[in-house]
Amino acid sequence: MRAKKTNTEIRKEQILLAALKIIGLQGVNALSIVGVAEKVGIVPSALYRHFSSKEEILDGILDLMREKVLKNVQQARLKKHNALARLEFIMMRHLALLKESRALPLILLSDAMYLGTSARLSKIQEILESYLSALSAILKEGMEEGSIRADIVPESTAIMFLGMILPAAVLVNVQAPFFNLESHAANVWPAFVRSIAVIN
Amino acid sequence: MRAKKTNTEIRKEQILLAALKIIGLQGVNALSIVGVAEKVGIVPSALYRHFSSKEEILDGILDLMREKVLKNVQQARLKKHNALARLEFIMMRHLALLKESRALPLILLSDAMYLGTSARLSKIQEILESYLSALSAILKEGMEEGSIRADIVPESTAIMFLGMILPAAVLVNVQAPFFNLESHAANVWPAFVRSIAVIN
Amino acid sequence: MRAKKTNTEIRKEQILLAALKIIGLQGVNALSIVGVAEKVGIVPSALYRHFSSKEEILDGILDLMREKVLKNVQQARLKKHNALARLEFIMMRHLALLKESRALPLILLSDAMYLGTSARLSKIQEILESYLSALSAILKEGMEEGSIRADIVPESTAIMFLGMILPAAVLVNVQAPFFNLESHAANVWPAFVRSIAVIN
Amino acid sequence: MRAKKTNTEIRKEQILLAALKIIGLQGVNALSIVGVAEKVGIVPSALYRHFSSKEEILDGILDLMREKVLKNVQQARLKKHNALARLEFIMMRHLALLKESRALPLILLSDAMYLGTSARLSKIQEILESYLSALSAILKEGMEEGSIRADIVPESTAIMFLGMILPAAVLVNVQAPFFNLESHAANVWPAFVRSIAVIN
DNA sequence: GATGAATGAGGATTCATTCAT
DNA sequence: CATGAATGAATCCTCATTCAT
Repeated sequence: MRAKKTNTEIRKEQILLAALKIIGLQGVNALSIVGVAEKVGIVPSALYRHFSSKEEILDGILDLMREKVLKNVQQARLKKHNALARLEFIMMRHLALLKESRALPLILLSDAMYLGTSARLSKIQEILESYLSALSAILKEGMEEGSIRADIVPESTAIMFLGMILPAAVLVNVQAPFFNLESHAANVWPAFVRSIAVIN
Repeated sequence: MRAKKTNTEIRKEQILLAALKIIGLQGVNALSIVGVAEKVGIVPSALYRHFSSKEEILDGILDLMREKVLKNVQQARLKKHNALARLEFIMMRHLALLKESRALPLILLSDAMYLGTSARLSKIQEILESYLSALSAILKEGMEEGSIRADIVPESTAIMFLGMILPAAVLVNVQAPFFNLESHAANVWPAFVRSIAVIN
Repeated sequence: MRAKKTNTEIRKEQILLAALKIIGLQGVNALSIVGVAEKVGIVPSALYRHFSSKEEILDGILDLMREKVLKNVQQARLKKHNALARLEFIMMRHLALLKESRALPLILLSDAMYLGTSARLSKIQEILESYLSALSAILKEGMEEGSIRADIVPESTAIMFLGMILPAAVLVNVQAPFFNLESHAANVWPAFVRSIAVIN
Repeated sequence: MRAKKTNTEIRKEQILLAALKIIGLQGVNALSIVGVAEKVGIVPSALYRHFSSKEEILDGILDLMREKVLKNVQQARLKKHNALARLEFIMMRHLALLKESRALPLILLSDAMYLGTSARLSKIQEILESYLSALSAILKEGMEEGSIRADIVPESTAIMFLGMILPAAVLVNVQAPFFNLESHAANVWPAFVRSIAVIN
């Protein structure tokens, strides 16, 4: 059965979402052109109308990831109005992302991403650095507000913030249904606060 | 040219080390029988005298990793005599491991490891859990000693400990030579201590 | 050079015929994907568009064999109108099949067929049993007609019928061009008739 | 553990018997040097002290087969004193051989045997022809005795005799435990006699 | 835009055989 | 004689990609 001809913009999105779904379930290395095409409902070779190679799909996925991650940060700025609240919001959102799909960590932790072109590595660097520097900015603001200790190093503390999320991402993969993201958050956040907040 | 005949115990080790080196540079998925054989200096089929399949090599590598990781914990017990010192020692050693080779995180985080046999997933679980429970044990001892706050949850704190190491593992991959493990340690450790230590 | 694109139905047939030819000349075990692809004029991996595995090709060949064998029986029913004439017709056709290609016995007698999936063994059983029971049916009709002795056991006699063909199949293999199928038929058929026919 | 050094004559026999056993269970194509060595209790490479190649083992097995088959004929001559009795004796012995081990038919029907060297094909021819001509001789004696019809062609009748045994060999393979060799003999022998014996 | 067929570069594995000890 | 290690040829199969329709 012939698939309906579909505008390339729409198809591109369908393809990326299909790829994302596969990655979320089976990891980046299990991503195959055949698998994606199947999920989209077209034939493998038809993919090449929309992406010139598998590499390009991987790049596209990274762009998607950047969006998702940075949107969290922006929303934090909009909805919360002090540093600690913003950080907590971001953490909760990020953990929610993990629950929604394991794709994000599987992508960022996948060796498949580091191989490929060096352009891809740069892209990953950029995403990570944007994220870290957004966190740093919030931290600095908190320091100015006086809610966050003056003796922390914002860049390192941003990495520590990541340190609340990454182990969760790994454990969600390894311990599968037994790892409880909510209680992880509840336990880890106060400790993080303790290590950075100014005590009144 | 015919490779010199070499005792199987030695070859096994050579093979695992070669595999480890490849993984460290190119990731688990780039590990191929041909590649390993080449690095060892024998012909691919000769590998099968020492390992009955690629799977067995991967298992062997996991065993090696378990050893490396747990040895750090044991040494910490021998060389250091209070909880905080032990934890710091383990962290430093673990970071050193990352510097030595990127293989460790690439292996433990690789989706290639989760696929394959479910026996392998169990092995990874076991390694992770041994590591976490060893950390928990040290934390509990610290609580009894009175050096570590009584209100922390040891299991979650062990995961936070991992949170100092994992981001480093990722950043070491992504930022390659620019990420400085030493300064990371210097910045992150005091914050961790702040969040768990009893203040005198 | 790129092979002309050819409809899968046609290619499937080409592939089975090529496989059959190879088996006829070199036996089932000499059948290789490379060999078949070469004979068809495509690249080995192209075979997998038409058959998902070598197993499937072997199954396809068995289906072909079943068809060939059972078609003889059907034609006998159409063209001849008494038991002995039908049996003679079947024998002649079956011997002709042997002349055409040695594939049939090489397949049905090959241990390569018995290994593989147990599904394949069932298929062989089924072919053999259909053939034998078709022969039995004709024999029973002859007994009712009064042309075949009432004291024979149809099932065993069907096997004896096979006993005219199988040695020919073996000898055709072993004595190659020197074995004369026609004179074999001329000598063996009267004896078979003598042992089952009612003497008027 | 090192196997005891053993005289080559003895080892040769052990090897052939092991090979025979494997063939009987799994067919000629499943015969591997590793398998044989294992059964004998030595290491694969040690086989090459006794046989220079796998081919030579196959040749050795054929010699063994010749012996077994022709011994039946000789014993028939010794123990029975008229043509029909001798033929019946041979048939019973031959069917007994099938029960003992499926090796014989698996060898004679195996394509693996026809490939190999042309020397091997000659050997098979020779075995078959010796067997057939021994049968022919008995038949001719029966014709002279007056117990066997004068109008049969001895050579073709010898092939028919084979026709009692071969289908049994095939069915024993295919229908495995359900095929009853004894009742096959009981049903088939009278029909054979009917077609060749002089009626008093 | 989509399809079906074909390609080619791997990749894991098996197995008979060789060879130094 | 026997062993353990190494070899090389062969085999099945996967997958990204190309291309004519």
